[in-house]
Amino acid sequence: MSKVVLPSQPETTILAETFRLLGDSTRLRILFFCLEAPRSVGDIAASLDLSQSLVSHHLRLLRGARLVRGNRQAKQIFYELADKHVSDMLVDMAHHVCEESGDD
Amino acid sequence: MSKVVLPSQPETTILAETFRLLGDSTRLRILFFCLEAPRSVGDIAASLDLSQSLVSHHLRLLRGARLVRGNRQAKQIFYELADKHVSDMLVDMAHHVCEESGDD
DNA sequence: TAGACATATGAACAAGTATTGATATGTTTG
DNA sequence: CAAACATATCAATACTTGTTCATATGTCTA
Repeated sequence: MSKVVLPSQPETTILAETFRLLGDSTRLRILFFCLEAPRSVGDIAASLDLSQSLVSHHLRLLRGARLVRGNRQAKQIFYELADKHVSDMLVDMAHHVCEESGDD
Repeated sequence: MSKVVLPSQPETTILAETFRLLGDSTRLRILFFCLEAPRSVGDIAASLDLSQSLVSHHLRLLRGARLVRGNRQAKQIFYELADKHVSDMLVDMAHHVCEESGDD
């Protein structure tokens, strides 16, 4: 039941770009870190032991794909996941990986 | 509620590798094509206008990550998604992309 | 305004990877 | 066994991309 619809070409491209962005350990770590609470760039860099520059570069990509969103608070900018879609998906995928069950 | 758990380092690696594999349009097209029904390598190549070699290379990667599974049927090998986890996730993500709703 | 602090950007390099073309392995049929 | 068909592998190339270092932009305080 519930016929599956093939994504159109532009949809496939967007989907692939989203997955590609998620397909990097550094970015994933940043995302999961910001999943718990909004984090400043400096906090991300320090906590994850990454250079400030690298974090900023990755945040730019994540921002561009609307995966995260930043709010300026005086000098610092706090980043959080863009919406519930993104966070839910991340949590779901993490569960899938943890389970690693073959149900066939 | 429902506290979110940060994935451990090996889990993050596996997760990133999975996402990275999904982050390529060609592989996504192959996956969605095999989502509808088990497909032979030749069928995939012809239908998606890809070289047989390229399809085989990609299938090897997808096989390695247990995203697809192949069954030999005489000369041909029919590939299908490895399990319901994978197909559900693909369908879910496709929906997310199609919706593109900001719910905040 | 100057200086300190926080983040962003630009250029350059190294490493990874998608794609191609040629060839090898494996399977069936004559 | 040989020829034909289907898939897999190997080597080489072009391209993408993660990371670093240096520098620029933006923000607050003395």
